[in-house]
Amino acid sequence: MVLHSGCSMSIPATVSAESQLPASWSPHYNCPDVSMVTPGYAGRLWSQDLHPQYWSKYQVWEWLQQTLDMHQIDATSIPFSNFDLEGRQLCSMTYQDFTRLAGSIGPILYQSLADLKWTGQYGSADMFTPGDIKTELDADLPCSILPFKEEPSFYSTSELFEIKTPFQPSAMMASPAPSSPDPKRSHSRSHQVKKHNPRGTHLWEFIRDILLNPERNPGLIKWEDRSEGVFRFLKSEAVAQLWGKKKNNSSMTYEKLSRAMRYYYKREILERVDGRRLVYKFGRNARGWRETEK
DNA sequence: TGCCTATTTCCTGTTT
DNA sequence: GAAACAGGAAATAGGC
Repeated sequence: MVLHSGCSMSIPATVSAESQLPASWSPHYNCPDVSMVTPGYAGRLWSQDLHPQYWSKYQVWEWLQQTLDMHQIDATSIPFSNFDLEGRQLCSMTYQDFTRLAGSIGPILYQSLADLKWTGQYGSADMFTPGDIKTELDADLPCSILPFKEEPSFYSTSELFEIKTPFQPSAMMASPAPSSPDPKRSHSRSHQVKKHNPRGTHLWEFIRDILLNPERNPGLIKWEDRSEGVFRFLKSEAVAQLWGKKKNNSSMTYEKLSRAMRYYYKREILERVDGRRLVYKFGRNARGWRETEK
């Protein structure tokens, strides 16, 4: 493998995937409707019949471009020539290799590939469910293999938003179809992906992902009744600030966040839990939180 | 350009 | 009295 030492990275090392980088794409490739979904979901879109080990150079590029797109990273930030590799070579790369070839984007690529390699998401799309992803990662992936593990900052948004990506398959169904009988919404599946999730992760998905990643963001929200989907905010303002940080909104408060949460009642993404403060419950239209959701 | 969705912001009143 | 809840109304922003 040829490792280029002179990577022309234009993104500083401190930039994370959540940064507001321009989402410009290289003109030769139009990403399918995956721009608003996450690596976990998109992992089944590219080369879904193949383990990354067996990808061609073209498939490696496909993966690379889609991963960058999903993280809203300018494709020109990475010298694609560094990834003129076949899947077998790609899979043999270490975390350091990715960092060397892609700079600050390397960890993101490393994690994305790790998801595909270790969670088996290259398999049949029908086999993919949010529950699968959650339980597989929780059960099968020791935190030690996660590239950001060495930065256990309590409210580290880089961890929350970068490492959690395998937990976001439901971004594709962010606006639950059962509650949307409006025929105007009856677009194709791919259209719905963008139409209903125009700004990335929804609030309820953000909350869900915190719940599914307690080891990385402990003490923010906890399950009250895991099987029933009941959870409680432990540090409501901290969650609100984290949400605000994700949305680049420094004035976010729990009051505002909770208003958005209440709108989910009508859509049955959340259910009311009467008489208990800071307690919410996932509704029938929330996806991906159940342990046994397959 | 207008519409749609998903918030965000502000507000008043109520409950704990 | 403070914090949280409830929900109306309008504004905002990104995608189509």
